[in-house]
Amino acid sequence: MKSLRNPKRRPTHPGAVLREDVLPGLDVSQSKLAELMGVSRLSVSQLIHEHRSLTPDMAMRLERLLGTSAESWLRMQEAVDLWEARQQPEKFATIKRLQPLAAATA
Amino acid sequence: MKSLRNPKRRPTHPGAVLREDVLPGLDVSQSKLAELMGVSRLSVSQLIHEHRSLTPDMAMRLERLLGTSAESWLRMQEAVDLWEARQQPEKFATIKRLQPLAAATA
DNA sequence: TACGATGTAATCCAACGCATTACACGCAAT
DNA sequence: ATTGCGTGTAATGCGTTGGATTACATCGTA
Repeated sequence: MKSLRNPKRRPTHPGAVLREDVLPGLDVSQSKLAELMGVSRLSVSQLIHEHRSLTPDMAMRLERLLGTSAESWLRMQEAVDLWEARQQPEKFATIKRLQPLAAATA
Repeated sequence: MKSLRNPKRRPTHPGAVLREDVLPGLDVSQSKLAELMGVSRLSVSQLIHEHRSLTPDMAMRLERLLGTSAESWLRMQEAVDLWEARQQPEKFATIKRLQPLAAATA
């Protein structure tokens, strides 16, 4: 079986959660949501289409509006960011593992 | 007693961990560390003094060099970012809690 | 004294989030 | 068909920020 957290697949973007799980359960348009969050309509649109990252600021706004923890939103973005970074192993390939100083050998 | 995660106190900056917990256990200077990580000396210095955030890129470099997970590094930064955001409640004060659509009442 | 390590300021550049404005399209109500 | 709302998206301008480079001052030690 596949591991629950398949390292191959791109983690879910917080915008996708907002688009697929949250918005459908609310009786508001994107425009209205943006207004309630105190941001531009563009910001919401870009976010739910995963065209920009979810910032700490947006995480706080979602927390306020929906009662969902800002931490959970940010964690999703963090997962995406790291996945993206791991997609370019060449960038870090030259970094070799450094051995820690041996602790005082009793 | 105080909660283990006191919400009042600023969470530890990843740079502080690097400075206080990691560096002392390594037999390398800051300059050497920067070189091994493939970044400038300034980047390490700024990070260690908490003058800049720990980016996904730096998290990956630390993971490669030290074997510590990039996730753990980023999570520390995320905690700081959120704490900072929560320090300005005025910014989000106008955002009122939105009631979710009542699910189909059977 | 000379050198290495370090803190820091000054520049320059690239990336990115965000607001605003504008345009196009689709769809529903009139 | 016409009007209007909701929405996707491109174009601009702006401010912030990470990062490299260069330079200077300080400190400690060989």
